[in-house]
Amino acid sequence: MTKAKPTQSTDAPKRQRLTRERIEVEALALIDEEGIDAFSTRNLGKRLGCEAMSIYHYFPSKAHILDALVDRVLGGMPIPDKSLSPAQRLRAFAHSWRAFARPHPRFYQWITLHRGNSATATRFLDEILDCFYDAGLPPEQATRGFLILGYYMTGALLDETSGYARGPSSLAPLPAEVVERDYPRVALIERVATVEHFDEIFERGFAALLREFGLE
Amino acid sequence: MTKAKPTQSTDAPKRQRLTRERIEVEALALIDEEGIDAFSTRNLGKRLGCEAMSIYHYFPSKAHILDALVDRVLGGMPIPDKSLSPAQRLRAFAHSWRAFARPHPRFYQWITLHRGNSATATRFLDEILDCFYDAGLPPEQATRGFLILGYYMTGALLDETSGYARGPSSLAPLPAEVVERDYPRVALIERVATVEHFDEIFERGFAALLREFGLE
DNA sequence: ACCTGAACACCGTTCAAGT
DNA sequence: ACCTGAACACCGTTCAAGT
Repeated sequence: MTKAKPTQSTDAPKRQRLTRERIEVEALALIDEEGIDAFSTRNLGKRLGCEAMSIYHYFPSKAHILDALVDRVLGGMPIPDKSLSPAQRLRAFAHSWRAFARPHPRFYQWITLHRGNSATATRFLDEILDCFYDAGLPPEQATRGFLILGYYMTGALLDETSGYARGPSSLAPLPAEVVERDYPRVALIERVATVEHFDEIFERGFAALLREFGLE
Repeated sequence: MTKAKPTQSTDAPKRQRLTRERIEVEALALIDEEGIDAFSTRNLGKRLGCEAMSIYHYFPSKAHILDALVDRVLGGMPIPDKSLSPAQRLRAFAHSWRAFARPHPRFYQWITLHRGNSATATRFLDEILDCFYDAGLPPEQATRGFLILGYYMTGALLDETSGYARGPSSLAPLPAEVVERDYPRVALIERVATVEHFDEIFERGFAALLREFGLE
């Protein structure tokens, strides 16, 4: 019933139109692949096939792109079903948050150091707080539980994504063989803090803190 | 017996000689006062009363100054007396680390995201690990304890210095009165997470995790 | 309406030159 | 030995101009 579109470009779309969506997606990819320092309007322009200045037609500044990325990420976070127990819900939040951070370590760093006080972020935080209130904790205790579990969560992810084992190195690192020889206990850290152990290690502290607040 | 120096400039030393020491001290002050983004060789030169390029006579690059600052901070950290119990020593480490981070929040952010793998940093980490070994934990468990307490420590300090309540704001923050009205539980966070409560809140999670590893 | 190009005030760093 | 100044290849962003 509908007319077939007559003129469709036969090969690869050469110069797609810019959209906020395209800019955000490409910005995150740029940060993932080349790091936050390489995220310049000029580099982003190159990836988008336009001049740096074209981006300003969609975002008033580079900072606004990062802001939009935060909301894109937090807004896309799955909210665990309310029928689950508070502890189960918190575990689900932790799981999604970790699942996001791992493939996006450089953006995760950025998001961690900035306030989540946009409308989207506030809504997201309120959902997490709800788990503590739902468990029957009085307001002050619920808030403390939220903070303490949050500390742990933040620190664990930072260490997994960019901490001792993964962050930018010192310019004069102690050579691995010297560490092995003189600081075997430090050398062991790298063998214990591997992807295969992260879940288990994380869970141990997480469970201890949940118990401290009588959840589970 | 020694000859009195004849010509001493009578008033304020106009242009002190540059030293690594002076450069490091002024760099930290610059970061503290104006933030890591304002820490440029040109701004540092202004504070030191020299051209940006003069600094390169003492440090091969800006990154080397930051590296030196990390070692200056970690090297200056007090090592708790070995006669104390492992838990007491860990508490002392936590206390000094927090005491440093609070007046230097912007540099603390930087240090957190980078690897502590210089000679000085490695020695420092080994001292912390020693507490867990000293408590009689087998190597794997000691390492896990070190990691888990470290996660918590890192996250707590980040939140105190630059997290939800203090980090750079979203460009479109939800207005305070809207948060109060629509998200009272989120609004409560700022009233609970204040300097007066930090020690107590921190201690609660810290103690729970120490207990999880049988220390104290 | 959408995109560009020149320009401005910044970066880190190199290099040749001053004292 | 120590410091400087011009220069290069980068930034974010403004503004006037192109289509």
